[in-house]
Amino acid sequence: MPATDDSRTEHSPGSGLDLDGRKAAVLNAVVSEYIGSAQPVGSQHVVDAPGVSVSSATVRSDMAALERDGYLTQPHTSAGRIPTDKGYRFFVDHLAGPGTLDSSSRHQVRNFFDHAHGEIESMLERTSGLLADLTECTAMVVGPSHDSAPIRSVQLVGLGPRVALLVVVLADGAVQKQSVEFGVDVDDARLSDAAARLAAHSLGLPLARVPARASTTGDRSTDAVVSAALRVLRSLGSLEGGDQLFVGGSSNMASAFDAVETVRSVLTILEQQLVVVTLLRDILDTGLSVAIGTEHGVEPLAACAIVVMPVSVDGVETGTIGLLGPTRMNYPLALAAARVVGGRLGERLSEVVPTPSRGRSA
Amino acid sequence: MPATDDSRTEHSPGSGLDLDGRKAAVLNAVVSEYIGSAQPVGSQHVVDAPGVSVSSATVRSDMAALERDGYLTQPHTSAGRIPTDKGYRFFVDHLAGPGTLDSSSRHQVRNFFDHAHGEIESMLERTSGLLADLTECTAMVVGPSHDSAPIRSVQLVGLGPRVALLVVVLADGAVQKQSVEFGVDVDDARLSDAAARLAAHSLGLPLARVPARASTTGDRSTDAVVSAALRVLRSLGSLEGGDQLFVGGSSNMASAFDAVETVRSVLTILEQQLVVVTLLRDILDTGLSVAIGTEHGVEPLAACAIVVMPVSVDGVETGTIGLLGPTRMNYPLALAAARVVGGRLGERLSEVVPTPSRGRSA
DNA sequence: TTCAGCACTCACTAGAGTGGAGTGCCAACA
DNA sequence: TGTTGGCACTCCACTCTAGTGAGTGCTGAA
Repeated sequence: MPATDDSRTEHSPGSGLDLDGRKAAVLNAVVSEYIGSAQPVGSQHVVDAPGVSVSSATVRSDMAALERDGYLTQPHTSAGRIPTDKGYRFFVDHLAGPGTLDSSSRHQVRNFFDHAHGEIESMLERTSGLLADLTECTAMVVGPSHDSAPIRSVQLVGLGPRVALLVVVLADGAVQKQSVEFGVDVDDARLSDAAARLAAHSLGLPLARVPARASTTGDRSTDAVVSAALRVLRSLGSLEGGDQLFVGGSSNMASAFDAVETVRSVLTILEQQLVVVTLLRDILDTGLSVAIGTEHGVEPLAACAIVVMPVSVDGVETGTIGLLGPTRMNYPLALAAARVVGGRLGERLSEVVPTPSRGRSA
Repeated sequence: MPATDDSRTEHSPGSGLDLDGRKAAVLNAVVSEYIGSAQPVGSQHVVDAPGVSVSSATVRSDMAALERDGYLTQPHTSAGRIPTDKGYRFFVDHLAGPGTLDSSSRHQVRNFFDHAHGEIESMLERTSGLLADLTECTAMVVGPSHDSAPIRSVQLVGLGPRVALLVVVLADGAVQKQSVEFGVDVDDARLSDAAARLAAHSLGLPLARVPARASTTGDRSTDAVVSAALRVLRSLGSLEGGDQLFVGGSSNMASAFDAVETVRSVLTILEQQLVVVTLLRDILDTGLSVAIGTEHGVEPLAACAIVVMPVSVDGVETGTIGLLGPTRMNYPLALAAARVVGGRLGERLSEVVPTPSRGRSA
């Protein structure tokens, strides 16, 4: 429970956004109670909140002022108040304390990362489930981008007489693969030759910078294999939605709203990987860690808030965590969970995926 | 619209499940209309259905008989009838015609597979989206199982001084990877040595049969690298949920039900990969292609029906397609879509992932 | 500025009344 | 025997009507 620290906001009459101590306390009480109950909050419920030691009539006049200033709104006359997006914004910026996880959640996180193993992808997937469990939100985890990671290995593995699998390993531990078809039979020796030539042209370069054509040798059929593989290799680099997205706890959206139509529109957004990844990046780029209601500009998510947190591996921001919930989500909890899990995830990733600076000299 | 083929069911008084021609036609009309309208169907709506040329009074007595026999039920007295699970079952088994895709859907499918490219995983993912679009169901696509695929390539790619990435390519084109940590610095030459020794012990074997320990050489530090990598290699084979699941169109579940609680419980199931994969396999093992209501035994999906279709690559059943919708889903459409897409998917997979029998001799 | 008191608003609920879609039953008929 | 029109009945869905209560804004006094 965030302490109502009057001194923080009391003496700043210059800024239009600031509220005097009691109004802030009233707003705090309304937001906190509404987050818990999802019911409009009346003046009577606020009187015994910390920092508010006045009668309900005075609270009412404060609430009326808060409504005039756009922090609160009424579903209808003679109902209690509910926070507006602006009200949530003030709450998040000035009222919500840092937030902590309770001990069982902390234990759950510790336990998770102590036993984390397996491929990066599956770890990210399970991390999204963990976050969803902790926060009762829908969790989105965007994996590291591989745009700039140099190629560390290129391999051609024959699968059929005329089909091989191109397997590329990047310096950050990502593996990309794609099958390559040849018009003619190609034996293993020729595949090795071709792979070596490919490696010579691409090792150390990021995928996007792989040259379009290789130098030719005398051997025309090997050349054909190399150029076919090179085409595929370049196509891997130009892949549109390169960043992987893992979504966990989408069922939590069905608990958050009681209008099935809202649930549907949110799920529709979540199905569009590119939209979600772009959205998270946009929010991060504007420097926010929370986007409330329409702040992010995605219409169907107007009833939602999004908490974002970059995941840093050895100081480099490389992935993103997002938590999606209703605007009346538990912000302190979500921020705390994102911070803690993001931190641990970054540490864990740095153990298995060294950054280029720490990597071996190619 | 399936033709009401009286001759199919008319003269089989021996079987308790069979219905005379008109009753079948009535049931057909009720199910068809209910699938379209989601409203209880009254006798008046049935009289002008094909195969029913009797008055509403007669239809009523037929409907009463169908209710006695468990094919129909009433939400309350003086309401129309809605089908029971048994009614849907009869509809699927005896009444629903083979079903076809309309021309725009066929075009969509053709277009999709003509332009399908990229990794298998991303193709399966997009296939689930296609199926969801076509059927307005939630689509589940289970990728090929790699249990028996022999290892075709093992590689160790150094990422850091003490970290390497183990990359395994299986004969069916699957790639598995996992990072391996060593206690000491390992240079590239030693990694190559170790990879060669690993390959000698594992090439041609499925992951689950990789030996627990390798023969030792004199060089103790290479031995250490090999045994560390071998441990990781074996762990890849014993991974629990090995089959990948791709779910598309989960937002369609929110359109299918108007109780948000139903949506929530279905989404919760969909989040559990292992449950879904097992469920699909179970249904397939019982020889069904449609599981209606409680037939599959998963409580939270009692309001749902599931259409399953194996995906065969060169005659071998290797993957599964599932379509999840409300029990009043459009069965003919779902079956047709699953059949057509499953067929095309199998063909497409066989082009890029030869089966062992067609593979090159190791 | 705060507060008690008061009139007012309006969603929510319960109960009564009504219309209509639907049923089951029955007697008559082919 | 199966089919049919007629008829009484049922009961949901809807509307309308208070009545209730949580909440408001306003006002005059401390």
